[in-house]
Amino acid sequence: MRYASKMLKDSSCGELRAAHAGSTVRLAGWVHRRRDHGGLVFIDLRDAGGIVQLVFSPDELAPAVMEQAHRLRPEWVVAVEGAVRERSPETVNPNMDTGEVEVFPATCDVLNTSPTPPFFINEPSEVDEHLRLRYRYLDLRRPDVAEMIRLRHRVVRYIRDFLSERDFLEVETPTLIKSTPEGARDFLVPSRLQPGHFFALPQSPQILKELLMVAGFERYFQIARCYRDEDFRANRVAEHSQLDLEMSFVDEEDVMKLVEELYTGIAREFGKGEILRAPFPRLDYYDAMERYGIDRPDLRFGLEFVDISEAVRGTEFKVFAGALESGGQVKAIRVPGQAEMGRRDLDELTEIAKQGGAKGLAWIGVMANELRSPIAKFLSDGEVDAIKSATGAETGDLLLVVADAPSVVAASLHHVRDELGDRLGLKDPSVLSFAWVTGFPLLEWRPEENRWDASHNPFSSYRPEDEPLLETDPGSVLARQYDLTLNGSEIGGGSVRINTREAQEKVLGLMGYTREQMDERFGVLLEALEYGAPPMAGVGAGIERLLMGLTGTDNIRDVIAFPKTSAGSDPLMGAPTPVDPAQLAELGLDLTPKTRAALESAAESQ
RNA sequence: GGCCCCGUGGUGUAGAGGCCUAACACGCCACCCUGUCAAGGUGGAGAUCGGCGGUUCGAAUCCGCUCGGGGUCGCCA
Repeated sequence: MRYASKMLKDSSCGELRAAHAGSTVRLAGWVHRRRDHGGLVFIDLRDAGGIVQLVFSPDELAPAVMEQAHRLRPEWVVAVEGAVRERSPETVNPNMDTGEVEVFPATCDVLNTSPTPPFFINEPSEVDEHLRLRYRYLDLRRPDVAEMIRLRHRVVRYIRDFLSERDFLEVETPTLIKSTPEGARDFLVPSRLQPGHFFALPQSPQILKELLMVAGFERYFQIARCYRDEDFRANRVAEHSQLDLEMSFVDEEDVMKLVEELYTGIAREFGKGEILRAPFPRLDYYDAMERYGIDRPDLRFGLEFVDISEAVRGTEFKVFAGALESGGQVKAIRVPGQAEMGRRDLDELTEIAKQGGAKGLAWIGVMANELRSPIAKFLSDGEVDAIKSATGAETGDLLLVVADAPSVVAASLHHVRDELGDRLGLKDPSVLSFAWVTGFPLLEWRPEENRWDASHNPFSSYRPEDEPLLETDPGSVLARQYDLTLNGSEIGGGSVRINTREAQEKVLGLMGYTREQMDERFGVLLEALEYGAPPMAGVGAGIERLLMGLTGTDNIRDVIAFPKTSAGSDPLMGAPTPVDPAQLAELGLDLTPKTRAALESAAESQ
């Protein structure tokens, strides 16, 4: 680390090594830990660069300085000047990067003090997440927490360098844009200059980046903040950053090749794990749904689904027969060696299956001479043999079976498979399993709204050979869409875009938009497509989810410096808050009586 | 909006109707201590158990509501 000459420090704590022995350094940082022996005082001094041990010795120091040393407490800010000395062999600490040396301060200035922090900064410990967020500035002092934020910087810098070297132009797009009531709920920002009118925060810069392609930049990227006013999950927050990227005169292969090269590079440079397969495997959407019940399967382990509908067709067992009669299916997961799984575990797996909509989870333990299963008595020998041969089940294996409509079977068995991956320790944290998923349908039917909707985004193009199907069978049209997944998480997605007004209007028309609605919501894009819009394709890829994969955390807040809670509040700054009525008046806004009453009763109960 | 889980000194936990005048570890404070690095030793302070209401002779413990947090379904083009 380099420091300006006037600074209180000329070295970083973490950089000192045996080679520095004999030199005099000025250090400044936080008291990480103290070990006061009454005579000798050891202080671990921490700064952004690491930790080094200071030794205050009464043999060498004036009593006033020793007194100062005894007073030091954790998280006090101090500046010292002293000699770096090599430690004697028996006192070397191999657990510290700087363990070969120690610094003997001649002076010690207390720059600031600190109360006892609300949680341990100097040792890793589980702390209530709300408390951590409330004191995030202290939480971020913890070296392991800080490391996530440092890694984030390095990854983003890698992305910027990689793309800049390949002639991509970084362009910032507005954060106050037009609201389009499509997809996720918008965050709205009222306009003071035009009361009653609202901006929206962008869910992604999708339309703007297409306009940049029409503008002729050919290669654009941005680390773009995206906002969606929806409920959160372990890997979903209100505002997230995405690598937004768009290219002209390319097709899906060009974009996938570029992204794959970028992500391979990032994984090799920063990932804790090995890339499972490179080049990244490609899965067909329908195939993935058949085998894993999800369009982003975790490929670190097998446990694929087997369709045993034919094996049990005509069965007496009412649950299976009923599902098949109503057009459903019966699918199984074969779990090797788990035939004797405990009843409690099986019950818990059943509950998990129910979360996916299944009414239950049938289980069959294949024992040497019999079946261990509550449904064994309903199955004929022939059916059992057929199930065994379809699944390849051998003695000692467990079969978990769901019978229902295909969408329910997929969702339920996916949950079961995912849980098995956790419980059986099949999700190797040292493996990064990237995969592309392609072959998505362009449209999906929304029965409750009686219309087609874009399965990804309304600007995705479709396979040219499917064009006639738009008229006859829109549901079977395949999109030129590609998703990137990592260890069971969708970390990016993109498509070849529609680049003619005619095609865009046709697709929007299928989605139920009238000409007026199209013009009102997408008029600018439609117009721009008329003016020589080039062929274009791109991706949006979540930065947080990538970092989660690289670090192995399952909490998205770990990779965000100042995250919000899952309820969308900010315990640090205390946002959101009510605002002064005068502010609302200026914006032409008023609260509903119901909202106002709720605010008042909340204020009273304070 | 539905469902599940959590909320006890500064932190992390124990506690399952009376044994709780709330325990343990770490931290904190004081004293002792010259080579530790999770320093050690001795002593001490510190929580009415998220909040409100109820059941009960009696509630940290049971019930209801509520607040906050975590997860999940819906939602997230």
